[in-house]
Amino acid sequence: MKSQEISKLLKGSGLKVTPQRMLIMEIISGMYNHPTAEMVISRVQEIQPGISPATVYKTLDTLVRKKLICKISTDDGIMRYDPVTLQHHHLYSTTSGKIKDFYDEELNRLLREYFNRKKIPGFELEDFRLELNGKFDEESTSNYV
Amino acid sequence: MKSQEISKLLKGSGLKVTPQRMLIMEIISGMYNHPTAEMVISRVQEIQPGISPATVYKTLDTLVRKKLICKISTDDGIMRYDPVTLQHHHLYSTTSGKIKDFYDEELNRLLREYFNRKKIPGFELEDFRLELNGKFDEESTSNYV
DNA sequence: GTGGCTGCAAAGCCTTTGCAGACAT
DNA sequence: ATGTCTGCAAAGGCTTTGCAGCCAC
Repeated sequence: MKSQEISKLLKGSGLKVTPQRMLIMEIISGMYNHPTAEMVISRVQEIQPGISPATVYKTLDTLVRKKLICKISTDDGIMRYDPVTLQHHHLYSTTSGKIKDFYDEELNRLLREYFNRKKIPGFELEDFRLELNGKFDEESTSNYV
Repeated sequence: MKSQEISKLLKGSGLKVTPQRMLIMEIISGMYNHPTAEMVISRVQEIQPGISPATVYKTLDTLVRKKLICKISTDDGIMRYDPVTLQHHHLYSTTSGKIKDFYDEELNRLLREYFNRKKIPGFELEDFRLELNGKFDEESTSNYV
């Protein structure tokens, strides 16, 4: 993402454009591996030592609140961050803990249609995300199928 | 769940049947609110003071590993436990953090069919779960739609 | 009898908080 | 100028670990 875009996004959300925020946004928008806060912190500090972990946490929190990034949780209890706000799903590896994004407009349409047709009693659906568990091909060392 | 059932489940997984495990299984199978570890601990200690939190954590972990219960994570980073192993989905309240189970065999069938038809490249799907975000009706205080 | 399980306490880890000083606007 | 943001350090909260003793088998 270009600096200009980022700065516009920040301003558009009523946030001050600080070097720390710019850097964090740049980093997250360039990492497609769903970094943990810790990963962001160490990347940040590689580039600009002296930025406080607390600042990164606070910034991530702010960005999530402003919906510029999103936060996902895995079963290890560590939060991960995701640059993309487009509706998409996640592929979770059951063996390595890796996560990948999964886009599938056909699937989105299918689900939206389904829930339009069949309301969930007592619940007003706003958004959904599919959690797909399995193995990535490169991990299939054991062929016990 | 009856004690006999639980004891059979434990044995069947190669676990020793201890009073602590019996109690924890009983508690979780009777709590349909997706308790956190802490909730299980305090319930446990109401009934039998002196059981260590560490034991509860270890037991929960063991039970998850043996697939007698399952572990879900929310965006607050606190793990929750779920007695049910049947395939089902979760309704998350975006306002209160409440979680409810959502069963829908039609939906399961729809998704299974979809993924049978359309494989995900580079990924061997084992299991899926839908994360449904929204509001429960009793929470709709603000009608800002 | 023996290996697994429990309890205790301490430590670990990720994350949040409070506050003073700095900075974007 | 001012209200927000940063950095530091400390605390907080959830969870794990190590080890001695105990218990189910």
